[in-house]
Amino acid sequence: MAPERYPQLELDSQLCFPLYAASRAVTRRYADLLGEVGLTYPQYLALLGLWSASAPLTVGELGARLSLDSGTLTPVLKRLEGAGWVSRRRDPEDERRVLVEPTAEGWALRERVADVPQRLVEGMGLDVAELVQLRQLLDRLRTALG
Amino acid sequence: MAPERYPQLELDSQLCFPLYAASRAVTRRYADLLGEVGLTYPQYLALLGLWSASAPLTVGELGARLSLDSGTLTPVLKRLEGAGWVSRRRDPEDERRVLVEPTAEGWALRERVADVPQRLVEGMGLDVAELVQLRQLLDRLRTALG
DNA sequence: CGCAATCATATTGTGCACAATTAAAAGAGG
DNA sequence: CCTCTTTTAATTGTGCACAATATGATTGCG
Repeated sequence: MAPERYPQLELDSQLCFPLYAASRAVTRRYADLLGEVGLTYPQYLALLGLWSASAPLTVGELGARLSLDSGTLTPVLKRLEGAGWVSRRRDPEDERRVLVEPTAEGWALRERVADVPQRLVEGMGLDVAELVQLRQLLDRLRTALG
Repeated sequence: MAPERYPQLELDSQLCFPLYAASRAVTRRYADLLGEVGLTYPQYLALLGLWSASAPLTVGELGARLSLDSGTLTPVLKRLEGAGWVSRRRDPEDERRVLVEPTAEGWALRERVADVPQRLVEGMGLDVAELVQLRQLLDRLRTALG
């Protein structure tokens, strides 16, 4: 039963655990900052996707940007709708689709969270070059895994 | 409302989304591989922690290694217990504590997942040096965020 | 046209994450 | 001893993630 017979199964020796733990740590930090305006982290990501679009997005389009399916997005969007930050309506030209876009309040919220990325980066302990490098490695990882 | 007025709020321009998306992509890949033996990814992580220990761990000790609290770990460990892979018992010397350790079947499971890390790395599209670098950056990030 | 196949979203069920609360046990001081 | 505080898990409640399924709308094809 000696653990040293399976060095590849040590928690920190592979990539999975550091990635999982770092992701949760960042999410927790975001939750602290976003709690001030009443947003969760996935709700914030959904708004980032909607803010970046020049027109209303369908649930499927937003899901493609976030790699999230309707089972996750539908309740997130309904909570954002309930809070008054997004509107949801069936596309009159294709009743299968639901068009989502920020409300006026949702657009205004963007200003209130504009400083969140900078505040987060300040606590990360990495310089700009390292952040860029980390992002590139993560993007390649995500692309490779489909 | 021009999106270009908030470049720091673009999905891919900050670190949070690539990290979040990459972590979910890796978890999905693990789920594929671990589904063969009937494990979820958090269950696998809990077993990694227990396999590395030379003696039974308390819930708190395992939680410290995984950065997970009892609200998450207790149901995970109960499901592992229900599947016959770990045992849970109160510490006779301190009845507040619950001692957790793999059963014989739980130890045997280690051999069946021994090739999972290698199989995962093969689909990542990164060479060994890049994996080491990525892990180091993630560890520093996690340390900095507490 | 009729209708089977496809598509877009919603719903259901399971399993995390995590904050907040509860409850029981152990230690500390008087 | 006997409370008061601390420690340790479990429980409760909310909100994701995601697979599987259901529902309804659209498209193609004969």
